[in-house]
Amino acid sequence: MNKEKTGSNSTLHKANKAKKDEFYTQLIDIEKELKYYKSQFKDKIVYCNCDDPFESNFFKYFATNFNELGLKRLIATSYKPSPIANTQLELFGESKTIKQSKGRPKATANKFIINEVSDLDGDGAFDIRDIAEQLKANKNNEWSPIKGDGDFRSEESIELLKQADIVVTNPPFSLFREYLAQLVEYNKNFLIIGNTNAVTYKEVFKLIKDNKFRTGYTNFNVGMFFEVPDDWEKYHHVDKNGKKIARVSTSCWFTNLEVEKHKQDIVLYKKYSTGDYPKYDNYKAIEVSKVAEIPMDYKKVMGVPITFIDKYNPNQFEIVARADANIANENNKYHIGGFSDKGGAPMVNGKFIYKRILIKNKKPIK
DNA sequence: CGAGCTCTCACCACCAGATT
DNA sequence: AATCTGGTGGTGAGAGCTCG
Repeated sequence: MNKEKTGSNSTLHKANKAKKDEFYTQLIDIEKELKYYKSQFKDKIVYCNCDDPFESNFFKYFATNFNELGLKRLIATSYKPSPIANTQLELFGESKTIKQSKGRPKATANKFIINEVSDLDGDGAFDIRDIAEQLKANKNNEWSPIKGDGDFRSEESIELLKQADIVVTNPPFSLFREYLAQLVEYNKNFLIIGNTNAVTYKEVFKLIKDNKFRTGYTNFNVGMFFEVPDDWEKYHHVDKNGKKIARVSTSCWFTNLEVEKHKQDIVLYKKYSTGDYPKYDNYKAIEVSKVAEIPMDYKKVMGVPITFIDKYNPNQFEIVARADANIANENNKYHIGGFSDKGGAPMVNGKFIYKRILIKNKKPIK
């Protein structure tokens, strides 16, 4: 047995410890998702609060589509800038940079406020220079260093958050809970990238249940590709620009904006029969191992894979609880005690299966 | 053989109770 | 009173299997 059984685990752990959050969303992925929300952005103030405009394709997307979307304002704040930021800052002239003792401009976190975007020259390319041009072209626009490090939790960032209507970004996954909690606290609309495992987080699950949190349009199961730093080892391929691209197959879009697919019924074709749907040992529910095979005529509680969330229509189904390890304090009346089941991990015929979501059909066929 | 879909398990923080 | 021990809850910026 020379199989590297712990391979994935040690990787996860290293990732967890290192808290590498330098994953840059590709412009194409932003375009593919954002095209569905155009009408919801009109006259809105968009805030990208984890985005260095020099690096972020989110900023690039909203700056180039500012007029088409009819944005009222675009705000971005950067976390402590990347090492090459010194060079980038020189594009603005050194007047606004903070001088270090040796005379070189010191890179700082910055905020960018765009109220007006001039027509671009139409060469199709939009880069750092264009951003600089936009900022300089209109005195309605503003660029200035901020005092702190630009962390989304900082006072300055929160002040900007307060004026925003919609927050759009790819937050550091390691801070996802905290990040989401802040958005909820300030009652903001959001469209953000997260890990599919987040739907099983206790707090997130509650939001889904209350229909305050849903997946976006990009297929939940496919995962997404991100630009990663040059020294990143676990990359998937190198793109035509020489940038390393990593696949993160558990990433997807989360939002509380309107998403049409969550208003459409999942098409069901199977009818319930005892043989096809075993009962859980430790839940008062039947096991439905594939979302497509949810029986159209079953009235009681069913357990489905978490991929259900991506197709969930609150008018068709009710989410009643989660079937997962450690649900002791969640008042789950469908859980049957007396099993050694890690506090609730679903079991069928004595075997553990992956975590499930317990649902009920609101309008079962007779 | 590629895309779609499902699913890990080692480690850590925490805590209560036992032991020194 | 301080330390140890074992149980428990919680988690994860891919991997691996299946199926056509």
